Amino acid sequence: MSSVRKIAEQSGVSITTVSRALNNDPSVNEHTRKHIITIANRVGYAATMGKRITTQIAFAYAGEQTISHPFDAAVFEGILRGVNECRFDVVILNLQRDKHPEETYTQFFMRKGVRGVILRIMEETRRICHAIVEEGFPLFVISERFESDKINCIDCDSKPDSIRAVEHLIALGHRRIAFGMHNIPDRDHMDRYEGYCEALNRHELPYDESLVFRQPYTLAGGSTVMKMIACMSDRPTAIYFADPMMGVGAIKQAREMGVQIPQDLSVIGFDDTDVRFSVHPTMTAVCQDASILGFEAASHLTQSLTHNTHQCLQKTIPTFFEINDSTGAPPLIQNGHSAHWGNLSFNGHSDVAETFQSYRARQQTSLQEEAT
Amino acid sequence: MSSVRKIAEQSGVSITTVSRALNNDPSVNEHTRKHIITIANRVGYAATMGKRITTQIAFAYAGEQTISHPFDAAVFEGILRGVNECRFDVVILNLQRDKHPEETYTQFFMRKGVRGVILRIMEETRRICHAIVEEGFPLFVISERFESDKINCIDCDSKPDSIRAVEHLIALGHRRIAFGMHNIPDRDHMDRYEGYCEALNRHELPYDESLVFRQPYTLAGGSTVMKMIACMSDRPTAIYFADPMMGVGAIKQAREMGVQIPQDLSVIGFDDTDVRFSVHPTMTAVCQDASILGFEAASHLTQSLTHNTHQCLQKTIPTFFEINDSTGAPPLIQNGHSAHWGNLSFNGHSDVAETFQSYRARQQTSLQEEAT
DNA sequence: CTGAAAGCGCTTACAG
DNA sequence: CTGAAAGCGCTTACAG
Repeated sequence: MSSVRKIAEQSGVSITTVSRALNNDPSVNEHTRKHIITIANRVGYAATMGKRITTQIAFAYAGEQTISHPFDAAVFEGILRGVNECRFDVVILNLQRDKHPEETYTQFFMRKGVRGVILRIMEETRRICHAIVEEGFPLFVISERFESDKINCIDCDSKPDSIRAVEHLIALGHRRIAFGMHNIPDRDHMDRYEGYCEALNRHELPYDESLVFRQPYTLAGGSTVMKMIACMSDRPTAIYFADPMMGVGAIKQAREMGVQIPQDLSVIGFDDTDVRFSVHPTMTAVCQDASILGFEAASHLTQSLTHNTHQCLQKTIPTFFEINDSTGAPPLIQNGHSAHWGNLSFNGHSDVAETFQSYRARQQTSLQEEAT
Repeated sequence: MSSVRKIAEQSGVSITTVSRALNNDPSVNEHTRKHIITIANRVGYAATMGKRITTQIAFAYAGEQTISHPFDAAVFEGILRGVNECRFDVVILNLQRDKHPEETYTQFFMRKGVRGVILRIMEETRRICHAIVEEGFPLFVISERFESDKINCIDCDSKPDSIRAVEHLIALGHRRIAFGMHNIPDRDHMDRYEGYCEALNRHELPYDESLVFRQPYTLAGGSTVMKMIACMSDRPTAIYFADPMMGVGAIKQAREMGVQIPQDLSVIGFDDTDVRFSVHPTMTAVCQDASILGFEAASHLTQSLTHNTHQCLQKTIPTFFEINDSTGAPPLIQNGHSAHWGNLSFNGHSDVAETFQSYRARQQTSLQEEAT
C-alpha cells in the first residue's frame, strides 16, 4: 500500500510537502511538485476513503458529454461490463466542468478519488493524453491512435472497410459518390473520410468538395444532407455516411420526399451497434461493435490497477462491411443530367407525406424568397 | 460537518462503536447498530476522502443493468445534466454485484462513498426502496410510484395517453387490437397495459389474452410479435407496443414480410426520446422525454444534499400522444376472416426480401415439421 | 519554500 | 458487546 509516507521516502521530502504537492498548495516549489507527482504515480499512490483505497475508474470527457449518441452509449455499456471482473466502479467526469486550471491531471483525478481514467477526446484535445501520460496517471484512450507507444489506446480502424464500401458503390456503377460526416472531426470520422478519398483516388474518380457534407451526427443532420442533395442540379447517385444516426435520418428523409432507396440513391451507413436493422431497407453499412472498445479499455485498465502491471496496450480492431438492401445500381443518367427523383410517388397514406416534386418546388420557392 | 464524533454524541456511544457499526463489525449489538445508522443518516453523515467529503451520487440498479435501452440511456443523460448545478458526480453501482448480504443499504452506499442514490428498480425489487428510506439514506426512485409519502420518486403516467391511443384506434374502426409489452413487468409497462385494458373496457370490447404479447423489449422482440401475428388465423388489425424498440422492430419486420403499415396493420408505439422519427412511416406514439426523469431526480437529490433540506418530492409527469403515419383505418374484413395480408407485394430490390405469402408458407411448413 | 509537531477522522488491538 | 488508548493517513497552523 502506497501512502504519503512512501512517496515522502522515495522523493526525499517530508510527508508535509507530499501532502501539499498533491493538494496543489501554491507554496510548494514547481519542480518539487512535479517530481512528487511523478513518484506518486510510480508507486501507484491511490486515493483512499477512510482506510480503504477506492475502486473507481473514471469515464471522462475532455469536451462536451455525448453519452446519448449510440457510439458513446455502446462504449459505456462495454465499460460497465469491463469493470466487473476486478469489481471496479465507474464514475463519469467532465474535465471541462471540474478541472481547475492550476491543478495537474493527476491532482484532479486523485481529488475525484479515481485510480485510472478512460478518456474520450476530440481531435483538438489529443494533447491532454500526452500530458496525463507524462504525469504517469493510469490512462486508456478510446477511439484514437498515437505515435507514442506509451499511451494505452484502442480504436477501430474503419478505413479499409470504408474503401471497400465505396468500391462496392463504384462496382455497382456509381461515379458521383457523396460523403456525409460529423461537423466536428474525430479520428473515426477522419478514417472514414480518408477511406472515401482513397477509394475515389484508386479508381481515378475526381474528389469534389461539394459532395462532402459536414453536419451534426443526428437524425436531423442526415435529413439535412438529404434535403441538400435534393436541391442539387448535379446530384450524386450514392452516399456514404460516417455515422449511424445520419444514415438513418437520411433514409427516413428520402422516404418522406418520395425518393426510393436504392433505386434513386444508394446509401451506405456506419453502424456502432445494430441500428442498420431498424430501418427499411436494411442499411448496407460499415459496422463495428463499439461496446468492445469500452470493454477492452475497462478490462485492461482495471487489471493493471489490480495487479500493478504496466504493460501498454495499443489495439486496433477491424470493422466489417455488411451489404444489405440500401445499395444498388445507379439510376440511368439521361443527357448528362441527374435522373428524375421521386418519380414513383409516395404510396403511404399520410397527410404530411409529399412527393419529391412538390417538396423541391417548395424548397426552391423558399430559397428564392430568402435571396430577395 | 458530521463526523463519527457527532454521531457518537447524538447516540450516546463511543466513536469506536460508531465506527464499528458503520463498518458492520459483527460484534456490535444489532439494536445499537440500527440506532447508530439512523442517527448517521439524520445528521447527514457523509463519506470522506481525506478531509474532503465526497460529491458523488450513485445511479444504482437493483437488478440487471439495462443502460443500453433507450429509456435508461435517456434517464442517465438527464442525470448527468441534473448534477451539474451542484457539481456532483455520478457513479454507477450494481447492488446485485457488490452489496454484501449482511450489510445495510446505508453501509453499502457509505462504503462506496456516495451521498445519495438514484435507484432503478423492477416490480419485484420495490421492497428495497422501503428498506433504504427506513434507514434514512437519501434516495430518489426513478419510474415508480409509492403509497408512502416519504419516498422521493418521479415517474411518467402513461396510462391516460395509453387509453387515448387505444381509443384513437377504436375511433378509426379497429375492434381487434393487440398489445405488446416487455416480458419482465415494471410500473411503466403496467400503466400502459392498464390503459389498454381500460380503453377496451370503456368501449365494451372483449379482452383477449391471446392478443397480449410479452417479449423482450428489443428490435427482435417486436419482430417476433409481428411474426406471431402473421401466423394467426384471426389477426388483430392494430397493435399498441409499450416499448420503443418493439415498435420499431415490428414496423421493420412488417416491411420485410410485405405487410403494409398502416393499410394492413396499424401500429402505435411508445417513444422515450425520438425514435418515432427514425422509422417510416413515422410512428404514431405515446411519448415522453425520459431524460426529464433523470434530470429532476438528480437535481432534487443534489440540492437536498447541498442545502441539507429534506422535503420529499413525488412527481408524476404526463406523456403526450402524437398521431403520425403508422395508424389508419382497418383493412376490410371479408366473411369474418382476417383480410389478406401482404397483397401489395414488396417493391424493394433486395434478394432477402420476400412477400408475406412466401414467408407465411415457409413458416407454416416449419411449424408442421416441428409438429411431426 | 520546507519540515516538525499538533490535530482531525477514522480504525483496531487490547482490556474489561 | 463496549470503550480508552494507540495508531494510521492525512492536513495545517507555526517556525524557520
